Amino acid sequence: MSNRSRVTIREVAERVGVHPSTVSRVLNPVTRGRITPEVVDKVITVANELGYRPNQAARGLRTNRTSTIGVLIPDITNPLFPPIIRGIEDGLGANGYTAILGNTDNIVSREMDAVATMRARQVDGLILATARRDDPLIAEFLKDRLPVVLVNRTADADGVSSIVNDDVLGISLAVRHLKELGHRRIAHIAGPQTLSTGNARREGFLSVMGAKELLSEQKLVVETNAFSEDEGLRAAAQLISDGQEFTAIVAANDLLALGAYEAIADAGLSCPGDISVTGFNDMPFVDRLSPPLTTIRIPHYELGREAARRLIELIETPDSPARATTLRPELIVRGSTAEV
Amino acid sequence: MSNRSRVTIREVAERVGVHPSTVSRVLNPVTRGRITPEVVDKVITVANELGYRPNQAARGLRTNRTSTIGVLIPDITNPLFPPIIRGIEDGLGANGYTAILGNTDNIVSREMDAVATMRARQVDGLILATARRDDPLIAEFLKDRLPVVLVNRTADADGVSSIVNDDVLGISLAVRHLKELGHRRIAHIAGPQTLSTGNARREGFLSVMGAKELLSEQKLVVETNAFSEDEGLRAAAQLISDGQEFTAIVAANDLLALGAYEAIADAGLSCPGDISVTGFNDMPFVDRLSPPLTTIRIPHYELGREAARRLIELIETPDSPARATTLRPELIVRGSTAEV
DNA sequence: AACAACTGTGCAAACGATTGCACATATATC
DNA sequence: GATATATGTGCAATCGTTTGCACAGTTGTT
Repeated sequence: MSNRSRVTIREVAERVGVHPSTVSRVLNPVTRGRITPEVVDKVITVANELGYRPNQAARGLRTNRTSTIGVLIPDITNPLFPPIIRGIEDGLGANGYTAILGNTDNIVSREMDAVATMRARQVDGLILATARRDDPLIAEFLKDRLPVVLVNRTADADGVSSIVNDDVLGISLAVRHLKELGHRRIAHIAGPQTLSTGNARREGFLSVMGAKELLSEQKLVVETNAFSEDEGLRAAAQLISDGQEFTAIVAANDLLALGAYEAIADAGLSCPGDISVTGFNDMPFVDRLSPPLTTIRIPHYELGREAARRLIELIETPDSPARATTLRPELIVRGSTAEV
Repeated sequence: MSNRSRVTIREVAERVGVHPSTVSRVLNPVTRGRITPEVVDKVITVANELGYRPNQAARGLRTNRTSTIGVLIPDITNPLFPPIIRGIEDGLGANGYTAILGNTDNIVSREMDAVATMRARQVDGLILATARRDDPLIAEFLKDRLPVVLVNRTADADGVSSIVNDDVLGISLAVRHLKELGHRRIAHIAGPQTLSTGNARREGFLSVMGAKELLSEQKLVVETNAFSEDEGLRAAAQLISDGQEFTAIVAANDLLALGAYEAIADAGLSCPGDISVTGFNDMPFVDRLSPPLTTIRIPHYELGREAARRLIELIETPDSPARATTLRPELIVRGSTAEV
């Protein structure tokens, strides 16, 4: 029987003895009220009996809506993203939408490709976890009135909705924790400044340290050009060999913190004995490192879920205004920070 | 201009001064040869100028093919799966196919739901990373002649294609390594026997140990009902408190090995000092644990990529026979195994 | 020179659902 | 009791592509 989803609305109609349009109206919750309850029952019964499933292609062709969302991420293999994606998919699924994913590896040409495929598939909207601060794609989407929500990273442009972590709060949580432990000279390994996350965390750090003006303190900030272990190692090694005095490092991300672990070990020092380290993200298994990493937990799943909700809102009520939302992170104290 | 992918085949045809069907034929590589080269050029030029993108919904409606594949996974948040997914998506994308994902959390009802949505979206085929050894869904798909490939886990049923790791080889790699280190009494924390992975590894262990018949040795095998840290802890604790003599544990998976780490610490013993431990999977960051985990690396990405290839083959040449393929894993020696 | 076989393109009918409009019947209004 | 309004359902067009068939023009065969 169930030959590759065969049964159509017409067959249901014939079996019930009504017109296909009636079946369509019954199956659409909005128009169901216009049909006699008895007919509604019969149609629903028969539709279930026959295992009717609407053909999305046909529906999409007619309505110009596919209930499909494109999701752009840098790389699903980066443990940061799976919980976000899971949140997005759960949020979309609950409302009858489906996601298609594109990995961009942070490469512009792959990003363009992915967007092209997604648009060919008539996605109803896009969720980007790949935004750079000056992302040209975003302007394009806004111009085409294609609903877009940024997640995890935001962009400088306004007029676009975004759901991101409150990075300034996160950094201030880390700094406050270190200060309570008696640390005064605190260094920062900053992420790429082209990404909102790297930038906001750096700005947050400077402002919380009251160091925005003090150039002297700014020597304790080293920028990296990727959120990677290698870059963290390089930056921390530089801090140490620079001869700067400091007793703690606030890393802009867990991977940078892991790099710092290495640099500290390489220098013959110990963490947290000589230098305390904090991360950012609370990736899986950082609680199993030695020492277990004190870090800032970001509500990744909720970020994704909220992005999905927001996008659906944008799609279904097209003139709802763009909003920038931040979610609150949490300090997770483990073993990589100690009293000075 | 680019108003939400508007331009249709008809507009292209009008601008060129030919019939829409001609444009369609030009755009389809298979039929392109039937059209005069000059016309082909003109159509292609105009199509590019106008930024024409075929409407997948219309195409799908007509051809009954969507170039969309459904991918069922237990949980994207489990670090095992992202590389598989990445491989699948790369493999599909290279051939013009797109994946839609469904997380099942190993819950049958969610699995049914996901399959229902996917079939409603008329997927051309399915890749399952969720198979149980006696999976009822598989029979259904085979009956409906819906192309399916199993990845990572396989099922007992035959007639279905699968791409999985060579688990027996993996286990024998681990056991041989331990034997070379002088271990003789080796225990096994087995995974769920309802999953092909758990089962194959256990069978492999018994056979490599030459213990298939020896009941005495079988006491050194403890089964768990999930590939989780908790279960690993429970199983290892049981082995230890049982008073069995053994100097090494071969865990059926990295998470189980992590649980074993805990149990060993809880018992006041040390790894690898008192007990060596091996894992299976080589999850991210197990090289950063203390001790760094000796484990079996599975070519996850290739597993996914190969599954995508196989599925496309199945779709495009429908009568190609079902094949079960295994890929070779690799032993990664780190710090959790030592001489006895 | 007549006929057969190709070639390149147009024509029109699908695919399955949605939806504005029309129409018959039932109910409300005066 | 006649007219106006509601109500429930049918009719048919439409969304954008693909594709079997038809047909005119060309080339090949004898």
